Amino acid sequence: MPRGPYQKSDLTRERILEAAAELFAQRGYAGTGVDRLAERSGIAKTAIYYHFGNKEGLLAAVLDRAASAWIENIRRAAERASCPEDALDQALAGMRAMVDERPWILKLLLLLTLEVADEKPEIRKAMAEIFFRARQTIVGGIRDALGIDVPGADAVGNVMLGLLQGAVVGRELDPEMSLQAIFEEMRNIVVFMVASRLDPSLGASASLVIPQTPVASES
Amino acid sequence: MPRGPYQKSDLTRERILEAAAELFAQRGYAGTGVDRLAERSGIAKTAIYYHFGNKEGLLAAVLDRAASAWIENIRRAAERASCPEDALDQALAGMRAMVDERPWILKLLLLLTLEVADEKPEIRKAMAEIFFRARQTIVGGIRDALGIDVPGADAVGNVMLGLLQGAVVGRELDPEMSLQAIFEEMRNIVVFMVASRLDPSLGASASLVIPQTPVASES
DNA sequence: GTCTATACGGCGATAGAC
DNA sequence: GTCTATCGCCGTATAGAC
Repeated sequence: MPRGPYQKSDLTRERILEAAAELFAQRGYAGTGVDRLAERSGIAKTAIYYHFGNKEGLLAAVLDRAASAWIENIRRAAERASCPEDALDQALAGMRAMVDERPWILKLLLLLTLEVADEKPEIRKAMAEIFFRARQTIVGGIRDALGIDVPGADAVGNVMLGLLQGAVVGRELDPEMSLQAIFEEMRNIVVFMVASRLDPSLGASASLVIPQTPVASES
Repeated sequence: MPRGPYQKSDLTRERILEAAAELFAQRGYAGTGVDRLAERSGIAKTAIYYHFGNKEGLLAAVLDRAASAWIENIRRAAERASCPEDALDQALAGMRAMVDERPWILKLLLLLTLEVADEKPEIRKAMAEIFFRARQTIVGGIRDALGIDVPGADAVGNVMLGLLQGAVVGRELDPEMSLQAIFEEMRNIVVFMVASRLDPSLGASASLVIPQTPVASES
């Protein structure tokens, strides 16, 4: 069904990329045959090679796509600020929606990092760049929300990304697992980290002394 | 070269398992051919099938091995308590050493979770069990160190495991990355989480209000 | 320019004889 | 335990159809 003199090629590319993202996220790079990709996308195997050169070219394209989607998601989640705490809640809600509705994005990035970063320096560099940009986006969101540069905000980004990964892996092992608790915890931690950076005395106030009235005990 | 009437079989198994753990962690399950395993371990390809039945049997054995090593590592790290903060430092040091010296253990577990948990329910169950046990071990460590049950200690375990994953992935992307900062952060967070559970008013005290004298600003 | 049909060399996992 | 054989799928090249 030709719709004009121009390429339907883009649509084909799109379908291939979609299938590839899905299958790579499910079974990994090495575990996904080009045959399967062709079958899943309904496009001849060799057309894939026509469009992307080879399997690694396809991988790069998929990666690029997932990275953009991810960063964009984080960025959008962070931008709608009003007051700082509101911005944080918005950002967390956005991240949570991403884990909930499109978990394959993060899973794909994570899986490919572990699977191919070792062997393919190009891919590793791309990956490092992606995670760096993601962190920068978070740091930028914090800066925008508070109006000032928080010293050591990088660490906050790292922690958020780490917990996000944890959520994805946790979901993989138990799909029923509630995200509620995780993101509430994440909120507390982020608030604590930022607050203790704005007012260093705060960090010291917490200690492991048991209060007089323990909430629960073994006896 | 026979060295006695008894099996050198165990040694062979050992060598295969060692090579498998190494290669699975490096290139993933699907990405590692049995040919390569044979070459690496210096044992005939089909002997691998003799010992483990098939590739999946080998996977299960490798998993079991890595899981035991991991849990054992966490357990040992947590047990040498004296005062609570000391126990935490010991535990963190142990985890850090694990990430630093034997990163392949966690990487293997992580990679296999993402790669094969979807398709092989048995493996997923085993994986879930492993992570559950790891968390239980952490929770037990906290209980032992403090002498009481901390309510919601599960969440502390989840956060620690998430950050641990983050460290492994981060190292994968940048092997030079310092673990110092990560584990210091982890310490602060754990102390905060435990303290705010023992004394819930603490959690509320942190807020995102900017103090009068910001440490850094854009102006 | 965009895609399909067919073919091929190689390596994957596995079985059975020794 | 090893050796040899089998067979299917893997990634890829080429030749042409639309």
